[in-house]
Parts: sequence; structure tokens; C-alpha cells
Amino acid sequence: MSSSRYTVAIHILTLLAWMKDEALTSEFIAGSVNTNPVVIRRILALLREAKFVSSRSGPGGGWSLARPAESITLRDVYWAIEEGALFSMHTNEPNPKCPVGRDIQEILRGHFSDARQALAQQLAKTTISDLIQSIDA
Amino acid sequence: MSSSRYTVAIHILTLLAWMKDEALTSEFIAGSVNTNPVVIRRILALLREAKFVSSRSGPGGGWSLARPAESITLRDVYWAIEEGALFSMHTNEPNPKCPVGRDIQEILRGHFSDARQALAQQLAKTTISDLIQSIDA
DNA sequence: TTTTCTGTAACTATCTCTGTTACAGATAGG
DNA sequence: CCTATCTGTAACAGAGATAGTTACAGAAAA
Repeated sequence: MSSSRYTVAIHILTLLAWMKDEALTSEFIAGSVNTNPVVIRRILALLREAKFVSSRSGPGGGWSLARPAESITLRDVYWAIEEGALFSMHTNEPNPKCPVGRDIQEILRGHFSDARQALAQQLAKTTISDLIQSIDA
Repeated sequence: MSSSRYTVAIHILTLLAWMKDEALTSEFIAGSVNTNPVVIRRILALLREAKFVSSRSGPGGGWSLARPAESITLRDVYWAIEEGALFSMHTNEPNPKCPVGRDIQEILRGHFSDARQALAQQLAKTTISDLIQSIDA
């Protein structure tokens, strides 16, 4: 994963959980992440699709958590942000006349799926609430 | 991981193991992977640094496995090919004046490390030799 | 000494990602 | 009803990664 979107998404959710009493504007969040508000809004749009956050326009508006921080795991965030597969296949189709080329993709799909599963299981052990605890300490 | 290098590296090693009696040229391998020989040589250079393969110039030359296929796991290949971290941190440093911004990176580093570990452990369960078995079947 | 390989530099096209500007639409509060 | 404050999104630019390609020096076998 070459993008920082996942890390920023976790940052945003942690911040919303940390200040859960008030709605935060994308500009305020951008101040903590240290980037442009539009970058934040783009990621928030993904998090809203996953029903993790909700937004309100106008003065006093902004973003807030739509679910308790205890119920959001790092795995959930990962799935909300990263659509693609963990590993990429060949850019061109391998040679079907070669026994290895013919079968390698189908074989790897299974192993890659298992690897992704193991990764997800580990990520599921941590919630946004857990991250808040670490900051409190 | 957005590149196909890892997948191609596994493909190459499987092919070398499959035809372990003869040295294979980068052009032959490129024919199975369906790409340019130089692309193959670049990946083979990484695999040679990891001592998985060796090369010989001149007529009858080419590439061969330098270690038994049973001893090379998908984790080993992953480490040989992908240097960077699994997840990327913020592109700009988060705001140190924000409690969340101040601590988030250090906290995530631990969790990301655990996730990478879980991924590696799963990948370590499969060897190049195992892949050959799947092709035989 | 000719042919067949590796090793590597250099260049290009294509993508992705981040950052940015701009502006339409929603909404609260006077 | 107006105005200030936000969201929502399109559009574009610059940077970096990636894959593919040509070119050529060097090694080695016959």
C-alpha cells in the first residue's frame, strides 16, 4: 500500500473520537493532519460510505462519529479505504502455453487471499477506542 | 503493494524450480511471464542479492536456482522484493501541538508492525516447492 | 573470433497520489 | 431573506513509481 490514506483515515477517526462532543470541520482536522482540507474531505467521503461518520453543512456543522469508537476496528477502516487486492497480479496475462504461466495466477490467488485474511485478523484486534487509550496514557 | 514485482518474482522462481535441470535465459522466462527480458533481469537482480538464484553469461548460460525450492518461502521472496513498509505514514508530519497528531504515528507503528508480522507468518507457510505441487496436480 | 548471454544505463508513457483552486449547494442565525 | 460558514466535488498540476523499450559494454563458450 503506497498511499497514506489508510493512516490518515485512522488519524481522522481517532481525532473525532477524541473530541466526540463537538462536530469538527475539515479545516480543523486538516490542521491536525497537516494537509489540505479537501484531502481530508475525500477520505471522509469514504468513511461516510462505510457509515463510520456523518456530516452536516453550514455554520456549526462538520463531522462526527456515527458509531462508537469501540465498534470500529483497524480492519474495518482498512476495508473502507483500500478497495484493491493486497498483492497485484501480472500486468500482462502470462503465457497460457507454459504450465507455470497457465496456473500461477489461480494458485497465487488462494495464497494471497490467505495472507490478506491473516493481516485482517490481526488488524481486527485493535479498535479506535484502543488508540485513544494509548494517547491517554 | 501496487507493483506486480512480487508476483512476477514468485513466477520466476517457480519456473526455475519447475525446469531445474537447465539454466533459463531471461528471454525464455520473459516468454512465460509475457513481458520484456530486461524487466525479468531487474527482478532477477534482486533475487540474486538474496542468494536465491545465480547467473552465468555466454552461450548455454542463464539463470538457475541457488537454493532448493523447499527452502524458499513466499515470506522470503516478499522480503527480497519489497523493501518498504506495508503501510505508509503521513506525507507531512502531523501537528505536534495536537495530542492525537503528536502520538498517532508512534502508536500506529506498533500496530502496523504486528500486522506485518501476521502477514509474514502466513506467507512463511508456503514454499516455492508447494507451488510446484499445485501445478503437478 | 563469433555468437550468445548477462548487466545496466537511459528514456518514455502511463498511473497514482497529494495538494490546490474554484465554485455550487446546504444550513444556521441575524 | 441575507450572509457567513460549511460540505461536496470537479478540475488541474507536480511528483514519484512502474513497466516497457532500446542500446550497448562485458563475459564466456565453441
